[in-house]
Amino acid sequence: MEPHDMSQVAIKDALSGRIEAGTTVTIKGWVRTRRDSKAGLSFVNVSDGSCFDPIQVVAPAELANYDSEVRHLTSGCSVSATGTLVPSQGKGQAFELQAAAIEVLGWVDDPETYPIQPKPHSMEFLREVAHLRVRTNTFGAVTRIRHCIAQAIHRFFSERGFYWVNTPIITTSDAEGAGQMFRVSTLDLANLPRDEKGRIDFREDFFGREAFLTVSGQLNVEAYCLAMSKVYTFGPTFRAENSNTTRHLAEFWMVEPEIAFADLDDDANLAEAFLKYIFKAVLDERGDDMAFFADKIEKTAIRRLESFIASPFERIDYTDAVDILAKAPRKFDFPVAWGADLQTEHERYLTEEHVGRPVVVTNYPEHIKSFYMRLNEDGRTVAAMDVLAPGIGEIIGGSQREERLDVLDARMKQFGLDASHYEWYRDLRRYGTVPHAGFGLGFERLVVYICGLGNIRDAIPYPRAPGSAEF
RNA sequence: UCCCGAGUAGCUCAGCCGGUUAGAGCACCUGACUGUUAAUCAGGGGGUCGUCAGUUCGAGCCUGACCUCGGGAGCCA
Repeated sequence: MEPHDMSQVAIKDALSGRIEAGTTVTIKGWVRTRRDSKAGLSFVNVSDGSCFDPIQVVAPAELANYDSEVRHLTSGCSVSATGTLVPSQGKGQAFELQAAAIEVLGWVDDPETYPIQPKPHSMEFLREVAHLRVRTNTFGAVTRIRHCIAQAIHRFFSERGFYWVNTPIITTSDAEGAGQMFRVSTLDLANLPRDEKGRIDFREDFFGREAFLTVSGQLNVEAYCLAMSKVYTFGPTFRAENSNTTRHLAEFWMVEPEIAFADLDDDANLAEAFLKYIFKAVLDERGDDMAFFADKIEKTAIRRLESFIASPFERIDYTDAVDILAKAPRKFDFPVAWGADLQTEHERYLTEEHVGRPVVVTNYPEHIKSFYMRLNEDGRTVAAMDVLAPGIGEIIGGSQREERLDVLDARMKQFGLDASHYEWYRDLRRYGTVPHAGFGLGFERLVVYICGLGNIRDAIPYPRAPGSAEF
């Protein structure tokens, strides 16, 4: 609130009933629609992002600029409206602003080509105008819910004694094994320095060695876990995979809790409590936005969150899951066999058809999972888990970490990793090692699921994907 | 990266068997109308049919290449 304008209020507050009727207030925002009434007055719906609903500003013909300006307002114009907050005489809203003055702050050049019209737009079109799409109902709601989820994540962990650890965005670990990485370099691409063998000489580069954008904060956060006991990362993550799907981004946000003195069971329990806490927070705090998604985007949006919260997660051992799939009364495009990773169609069958609620699949074959996952007593599986949810598939992947140095070394050798690149990681097993576990959750996938969106590119303000980094 | 599909007005789409001047709804502009809320009603303006090449007397429509977008798969979060 500006000091010179103490009467300015957020539209959220003006509509909530917290401000006494008859109070003179000023609202500032952007015009959604204008309707001219036969009574010689206009209704201007104004939005400022503070809540789902716009406020209805009633503009009487007596306003000095009624004919010259008010009657020419179009979607997207910015305005400041001052008047009396009154109970609405019309249906559709409890309060409205009886305007005494409307100042136009910014006009829309060429209203006909202004991309955001008061009509349904396709999500595909809106992706082309990412800087303006947040002015729509849908993306305003996504933005508020994304914020709500982020706040709930921090609150969940903080309430349980977790510390938020900011792991580095730039990494020099060249073999994290989580996929293609984006190179970070200040070398002149047109004039690369060469070493004695003719290879690019990264000793000349900014960090004196090869550097990349992080693909996961896990290894770094493990170190903090083994001192702070309960920690989590929540930050940007980068994958240079050439994957063009509704579930992948080149730049996304990831949440990675890590807990010490914990096994896979504790990890799964944490994942379950975590997801339920987030969903409950969204239902409690963003009922207006969720009602919109249930109405316009995904009919079951609210119901399935309520159902998710009320359902205990099913736990299925990977080996049992393979049996279930082998006996499934339907055919799969990909064969089911012990030792093979579960395909998307398998995961969806398990969670959507076989169980009908969230499923945690545990103890996968060791050769299809990462080197840091703890080898089970059977010697052929690791303490890994995937949380599968109806309608989205895999939403969380996690594991108990290998805390035994000799086993870890053997695993790294098996995976063809150079132990010299992991000395600091090995130190964690040499100095006071303890059982610990954690998981990773793609933040945007959570947003997609909660809002009922069909494409992850609509869950982040400015999506980055192969061949796509505009704005 | 692979497999499908689609590009026509600002947006969403129609466009017959290849045939005269490419249409509709919304949006926009003008006007009418005693409180509207997807306001309504009347009128109006608005097009390099993704790009390039080809077939043909004639291409929005057929052929090829390319570009872009979408869906699915793989990879994964």
